[in-house]
Amino acid sequence: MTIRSSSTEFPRAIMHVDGDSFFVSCEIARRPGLRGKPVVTGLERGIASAMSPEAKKAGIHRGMRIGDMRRVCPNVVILPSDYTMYAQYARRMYSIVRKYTDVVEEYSIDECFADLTHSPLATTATGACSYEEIARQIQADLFDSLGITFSLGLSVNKVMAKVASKWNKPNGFTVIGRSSIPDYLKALPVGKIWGIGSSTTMYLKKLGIETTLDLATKDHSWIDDHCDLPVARIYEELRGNKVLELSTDGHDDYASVQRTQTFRPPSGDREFCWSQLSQHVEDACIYLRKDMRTATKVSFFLKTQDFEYLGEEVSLPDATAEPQELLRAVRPRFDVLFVPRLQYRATGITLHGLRSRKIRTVSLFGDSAHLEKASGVTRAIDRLAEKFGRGVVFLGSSLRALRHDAREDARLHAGHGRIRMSTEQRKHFDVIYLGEVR
DNA sequence: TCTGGGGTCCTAGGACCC
DNA sequence: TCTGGGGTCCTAGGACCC
Repeated sequence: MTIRSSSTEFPRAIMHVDGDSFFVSCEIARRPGLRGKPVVTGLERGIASAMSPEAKKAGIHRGMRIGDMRRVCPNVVILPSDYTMYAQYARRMYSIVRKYTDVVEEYSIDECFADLTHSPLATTATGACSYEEIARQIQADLFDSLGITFSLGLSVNKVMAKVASKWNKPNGFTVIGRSSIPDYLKALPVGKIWGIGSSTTMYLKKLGIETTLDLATKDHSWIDDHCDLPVARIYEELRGNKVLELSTDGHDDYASVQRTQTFRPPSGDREFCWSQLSQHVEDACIYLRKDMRTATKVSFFLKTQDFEYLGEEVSLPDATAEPQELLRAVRPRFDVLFVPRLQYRATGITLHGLRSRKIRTVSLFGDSAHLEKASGVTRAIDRLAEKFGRGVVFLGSSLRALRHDAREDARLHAGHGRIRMSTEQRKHFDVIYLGEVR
């Protein structure tokens, strides 16, 4: 029995797990025939989002366009993203890590944090494993079970675990005990740290801070005088303390729902833009109703060709997940904000102030009779959607947006024999018209 | 990377109240 | 009627993440 992880080196043992080229890895795991080939996902956007190592070697990088990819790598396989499948792999990843500890934060579709400090394997009276041994077991288990490699980082808190997992990719394994932290921060540009973006990087640069160690070796009073709370927390973690907790709630208690879409070409057509918003509201409402939730606020925006945003937030008289209610509240504001001569490239909506439907109340001033009527129609829509798929039935106000989508899909997929339109996309043509919402 | 879609958290400042 | 101090709540907007 060896216990190499002393409690001074690891007051807490926090691990970060990061999927290597996750989307592409999932595709290859499902279709092993793709292994060894240059594979890219992101067809639906027309740009590369994840690349296999072979694709990277061929010179393909994130954001590269389809035409350029084919030019530098004629045999590249370009796949549309299948988020549903990736989410399934993510859930399996979480459950594998949970075999080793209860404290797991599901951070994103291809990442999680885990606290190994109280892992049963570490605390067994006889034959306890070191944290490093446990982490190695987890890495092997993930690969054996999923056929996907993950890069693991083990350190004393979340920020340093992130540094560790990123240190050596793919299939990396990096352990950073408390005393070796400075070795890793010495040459690491401060902008590489999780939570420090371009804006903070520029700000810190003006103050003479270039490397992460420059920041970590400032004294507390300097941090108090020059930095906001998020940076102060990162600073603490860079010094080996643990201030960021793992959030183990899972991700089902989301605080907002957003739907946005960029369309090409840009449009100056008021009703077209409105139909886009209408479609987004419908989508977001379906999502909310599935979870028995309602919203009390909706914000919307129009993005102009010059990437200017016009938008605002509207409070609702009653918490609702009825698209017609939301659209009725938004329409007057939309009409005020919409500037006719401008060209728009995207619209979006966010529903927030979410409530559980159980505590939904109807205010004295809300039109409750109307709400009830809408609920009946919406319930019928949900039943049809459940039976025949989403997009079978939708509001008349969304019609133009859906037609535009269908054309866009046809355009995108033309010339790629492998890619067929999904059943869901084809169903957009089977319209039950419910009338205008204005 | 001239810019896709879906999120979270923090902060400053105004409104309102005592 | 004016003034001061302090608290809470809300909103807009920024910054960051994958």
